[in-house]
Amino acid sequence: MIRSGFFKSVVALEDGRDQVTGFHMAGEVLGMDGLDTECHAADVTALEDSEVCIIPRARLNDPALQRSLCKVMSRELARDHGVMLLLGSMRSEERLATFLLNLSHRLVARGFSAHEFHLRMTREEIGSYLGLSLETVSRLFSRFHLEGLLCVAQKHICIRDIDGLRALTGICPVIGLSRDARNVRQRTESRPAAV
Amino acid sequence: MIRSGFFKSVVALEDGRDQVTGFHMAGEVLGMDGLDTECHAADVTALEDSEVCIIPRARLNDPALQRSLCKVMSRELARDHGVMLLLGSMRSEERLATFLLNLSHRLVARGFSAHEFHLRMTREEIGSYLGLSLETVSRLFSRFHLEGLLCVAQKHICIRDIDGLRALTGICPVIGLSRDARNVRQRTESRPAAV
DNA sequence: CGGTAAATTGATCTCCATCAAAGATAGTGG
DNA sequence: CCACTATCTTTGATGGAGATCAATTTACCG
Repeated sequence: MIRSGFFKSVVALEDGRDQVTGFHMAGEVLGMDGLDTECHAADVTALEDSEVCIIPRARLNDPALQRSLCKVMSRELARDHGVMLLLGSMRSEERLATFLLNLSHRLVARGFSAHEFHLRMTREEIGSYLGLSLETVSRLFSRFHLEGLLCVAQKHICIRDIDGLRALTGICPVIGLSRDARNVRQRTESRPAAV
Repeated sequence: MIRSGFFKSVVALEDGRDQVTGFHMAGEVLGMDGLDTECHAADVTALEDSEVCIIPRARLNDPALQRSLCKVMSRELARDHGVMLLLGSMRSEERLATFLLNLSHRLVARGFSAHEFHLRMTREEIGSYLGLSLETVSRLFSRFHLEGLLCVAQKHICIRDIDGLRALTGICPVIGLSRDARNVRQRTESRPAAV
């Protein structure tokens, strides 16, 4: 569990390609994939001086700990689904806007400023996380700067127009019926699923 | 928990866009996102007649059940990270090949044929899951057919050259050091992280 | 058999990756 | 203290993979 600092996790393919699957900050728990296999799919790297709290494998039998780990994992599942949606159906500008808003949100929750912060990761790492090239990320930062959405100086970011950023995104994953829910219902009516 | 049948889960954005985040079959557990919030990010739909086993919320306090749910969720986290890698850094042909191999693998584990099966979902649903348009999926099926990798007749699929398919993929997520692990180590040497 | 949803195939376009080169920054060693 | 070097960033030019638009064709179900 992260006490302080900032981390990235990376999943690799055999051929050398890899992808950043997440950025993590204080309070989050690392390495919950492969809790059963004892084998982790991701490498985790600290992006600044950091402190962690190690949870011994033996303590995993503690029911209280298990209950909270369950909750943490379920939240992470929901988060990952949001990222899948981002990677699968958003355009580049939406991806970066979503990313920045999410970052801002998490920093606020930890008592930092909502609109001014220091990026711990490189453009390449952001790009990897968002499924974009580092050049595209850089160009987007420049464009957002020009459009008055952000003030960008290297890794120092200042959000100038948070509503403008929100307008770029499809807002965020929402709970409720999906677009084709109506079709699906017709379908299950015609072929009723014995659930 | 799925007793029999086939499901998809879908995450939606407010603006109407949505994305299939997974296909699920017998033995898998649904709805583990939002285990804490009581609020699920995804809608789940049966794609054929199916049977499920409902787990009452009250039983979530049972430590034995919690232990197994933890394991199930950790596996799902690893799976989702694989999908993120697929969405973020694979080309269309790799995505479809990976998808088919994964499907085959899971069917074998349930006692079905490894190389012959019936797709329960439409091209559009496959495309949504893989971050591709339905036309691209259709074209890929046609190409794979021409190249002798598959025998495609609508939703009936027959894998003719499984090694050929494997060759198209970056094989699969692998455990170990990521490509830039060496750089990262230099970096942590120069700025040692107090972990 | 009609009517509807799904699949196929073609033509065109666009967003973003890639290639390339020049600046900026920070850490290193003389 | 400053030049040196490696890494990171920015910006431009070009090309291509896949989206989109459009038109049939095929399968499916009442």
